[in-house]
Formats: sequence, structure tokens, C-alpha cells
Amino acid sequence: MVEKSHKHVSCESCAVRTNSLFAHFTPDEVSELNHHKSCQFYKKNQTIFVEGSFPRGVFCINHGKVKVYALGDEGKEQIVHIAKAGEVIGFRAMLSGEQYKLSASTLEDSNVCFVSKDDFLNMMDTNASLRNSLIQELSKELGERAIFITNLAQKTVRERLAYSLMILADIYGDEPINLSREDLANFVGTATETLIRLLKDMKEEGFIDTQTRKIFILKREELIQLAGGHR
Amino acid sequence: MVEKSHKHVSCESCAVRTNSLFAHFTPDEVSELNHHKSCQFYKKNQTIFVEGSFPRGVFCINHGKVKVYALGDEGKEQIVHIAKAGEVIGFRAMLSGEQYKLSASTLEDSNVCFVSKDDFLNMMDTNASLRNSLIQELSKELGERAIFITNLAQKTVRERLAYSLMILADIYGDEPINLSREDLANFVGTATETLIRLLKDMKEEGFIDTQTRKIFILKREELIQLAGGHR
DNA sequence: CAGAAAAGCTGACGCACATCATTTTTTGCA
DNA sequence: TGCAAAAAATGATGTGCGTCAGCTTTTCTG
Repeated sequence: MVEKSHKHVSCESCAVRTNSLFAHFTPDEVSELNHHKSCQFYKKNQTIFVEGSFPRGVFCINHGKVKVYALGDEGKEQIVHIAKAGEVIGFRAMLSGEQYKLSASTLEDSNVCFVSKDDFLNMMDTNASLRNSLIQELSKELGERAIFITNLAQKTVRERLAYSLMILADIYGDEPINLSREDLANFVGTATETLIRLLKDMKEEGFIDTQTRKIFILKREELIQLAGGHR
Repeated sequence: MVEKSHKHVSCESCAVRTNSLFAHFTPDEVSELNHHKSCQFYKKNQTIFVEGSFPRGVFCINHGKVKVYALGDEGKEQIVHIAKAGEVIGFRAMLSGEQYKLSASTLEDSNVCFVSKDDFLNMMDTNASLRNSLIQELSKELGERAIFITNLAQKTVRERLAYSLMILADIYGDEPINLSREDLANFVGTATETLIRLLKDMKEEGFIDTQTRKIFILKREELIQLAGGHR
């Protein structure tokens, strides 16, 4: 499980850079970024960083998906975010100068690049566009979490599941949603058994279809309704 | 209820500035800030900004306390943050360029200063220390909300109440906690009746004392225990 | 300071969801 | 390809907490 390998990808040719924090970089800045970063291949279910440790830099997902989660008192994961290719993770704790409050691990085989704290902070000093993107990103996530909190506090599990499926559909794009039932339960914030039952209901109602792990959205509009509207 | 009056306070003499976003300003910067800001007095339960509207600037609390909350589908408030004197609120939506996702209103008579969007963004451009404070603040709040989410998903109401009381004790400092039962319930994320019952239990157990609205913490350590440890 | 309105409190009741236990299916690896 | 382990599914059972309804105390306002 600790098996890692390197597989260099250049930032210049990185297809997903265009929707990352680095989207608005000039060619020179991209080349500088490329020079400073390193790449690592992570197999499915490998850990990228762990709650409690100190950040040494940020991680940019070149390929794959990553769950970002907190561990509750009884060791149960609460997934707070699922990051896809193009996203940069791990900057929050680095910027606030704290230990990680969350852990991150891969949901599938992934290629992840690393930029050290010094290099990243240097870029932030000299690059106003990076700063702005970052502030925007922090603000956006902060808003999303406020909604997440309200949903958790006020919606039923069924509504939250519908809501979560909509978020996941965005993340997975054309592909079917592909998560273990446990991960999905930990994203929705419920017990795995409850999640399985509700998923079954929704399948019987024709809202979704499932093939083992894979979930297909069949009735998008109805699910949005169920989720209590889009916010 | 729409009664407002003005009561100018100069930033130079503002005692709470030292723990605000503007803490590290030079005298010149403080004077510039003072020149650009306006002051307003809000009576208890007046609204400062409302979910769905567009931000025109940020609010700096000179005196008083403010609840920041989302409205759930059935109109129930979920309080996400309680801001005290010195805090700046309303910058999240402004920075992400979105509508407010949250509303804010006063919990007690308060004095609140306003800095327009243009002025604030100008300051951000020219003032690196403000930028850094802001990024730190955003990052810190983002971390806090991750914990909030995990607590909501995994802890019992009783545990969350204990946790919330600890947070509120920090906010209220020497004074007793002074919130309506409804607001407290909306902060904990539960029904008002449930909150009242649990509060009664804790009083009988000797953890707290109550005098009408006021709550006194009697056994801090035990409450931290109950909350499932400090995170 | 009186009367109304709002906030606080209490009890009864039901159900959404957690937990535990067991079986079935899928996955991963030798 | 076959077997062990992990994941998924199903059933049975209990309970934490929400909801509703009625009562009491506090607060607000003229």
C-alpha cells in the first residue's frame, strides 16, 4: 500500500491546468511552476496527507479523484470535499499556519503534483492573479460549507443523499458516480446501511440506476426537487 | 425596527481594532481607513445583510454581537457563526463575487462600521498585511467549518451543545452567555424544545447554571469532555 | 404598571435513522 | 481460476430527537 512511483507531467501540457488555481498563469509562470513541482503516482486508497501533521506544500491533482475528510471521535470519516483533476488541495492549513485539520486520500489511481510551501508562498507574493484565484477559491469553499452545514442540520438523509448525488454528478461529469457505499455514506453523513437502503429506494423509484459500485443519474430534475432545490 | 442612528467612532481610538483584520495597519493606513468608513448603530435584532442580495462592502463590528446564519428550506435559521466586536463580516461573498449565501443580524444593540467594496479592494491591492490577514482569516474559518460539519454529522445533540457552549464561552468572555433558546438551538442545530430539555439536564447535573436567558459555565473541563475533547 | 405578545417550558407521541447481526455478492490476490 | 476477505445488502430492533399541543414565565410597549 505504500507503493508509489513517479510519472512526470509537464505543467505546460497539463490539460487540467485551465481550471485550476494556475489557470491564468503566463507561459513564464507556468514554466517556473513546472520547474518547482514534483509528481507522484498514488494508487487507489493511498493517503496524501493526514490530519494533525504539518503542511509542507500543496497538492495539485493531475489525474484522479481525492477525498478530503475529517475523522470523528469514533474514527468514522466525514468527507468534506471530493477533489477532481485540476484542483489544488491542502492549502488551507498551510495558509492558516496550522496543522492539517483534514486528511486526504485517493479514491482511484491518481497522479498528483506537489509544490513546496516556500515555492508556493513565493509565487503568491509575486503573482497577483494567483492570489486572487486563491482568495476566490477560499471564499467559494467557505460559502459551500455554510450550505453543507445547513443541509446537515435541517434536511433528512434522503434529501441530503439527493443533494450529494447532484454534487457528485458534477464531479464525475460524463462518467457514472463511482464510490464505495461507505464513502458515499460518509459524504452524506449517515450510516452505511441507511445509505444502502435509501439508494435502493431511489433505484426502485427510477431516479437512479446502479451497477455494483456505479451510480447513474436517471432523473436529474426530480432529484434536484427532492434535494430541496438548488442553492 | 428600522430605526438606525449614527454614532461615529474613530478607527484610531477603536479599542477592538487590535484583534481585527486591521490590527497590523500603520497609523497612516488607519487614518485612511477611518476616512473611508461610516458608522451605524443597530438595535438588537436588526438585519445587517440578507441572503441573496449583493455585497456592497464589509462590516466591522465596533461593539455588540452579530449572528451570521443561513435560512433552511422551511425558514429555520442555521447559525453558522457568531461575531463579536473586532470582527469583520460579509467579506466572503464580496470576494467570491457572489450573492450573500448568509444573512447577518444583531444579537444585541451594536455599533457597526462599513467599508465600501471599492475602498476595501483598493486597500487589499496596496496593503500586503491586510491581504495576509484576510487569507489567514478565510483559511481559519474554513477549518472551523470542517469541524462544525463533522460534529453535526457524528455527534449527538448533547455533545454538540457542550461543544457550542465552549465556543460561546470564548465569544462572551467574562460575561455570561446571553442568547435566546431559539438562537442557541439554531446554533447547535436542533429543535428549540430539545435544546431546552438538554440545557435543563446540564443544569441539574451542575455543569451550568441559568438565569432566564443567561447561561453560566460551572464545570468547563467536564463540558469539554462531554463535547468529545477539544479539536 | 397592566395587558398582550413573545419566549420559555413540559408532556405525549411517533418515526427516521442508528446499531447489531447475518447473509449474499464482489473484489483482489495467490 | 478459486478462495479468502472486503463490500454490499437485508432484516430485526431500539432510541434520540423532532413535532405538536398546551401551559407558564418573562419581556415589551403604550
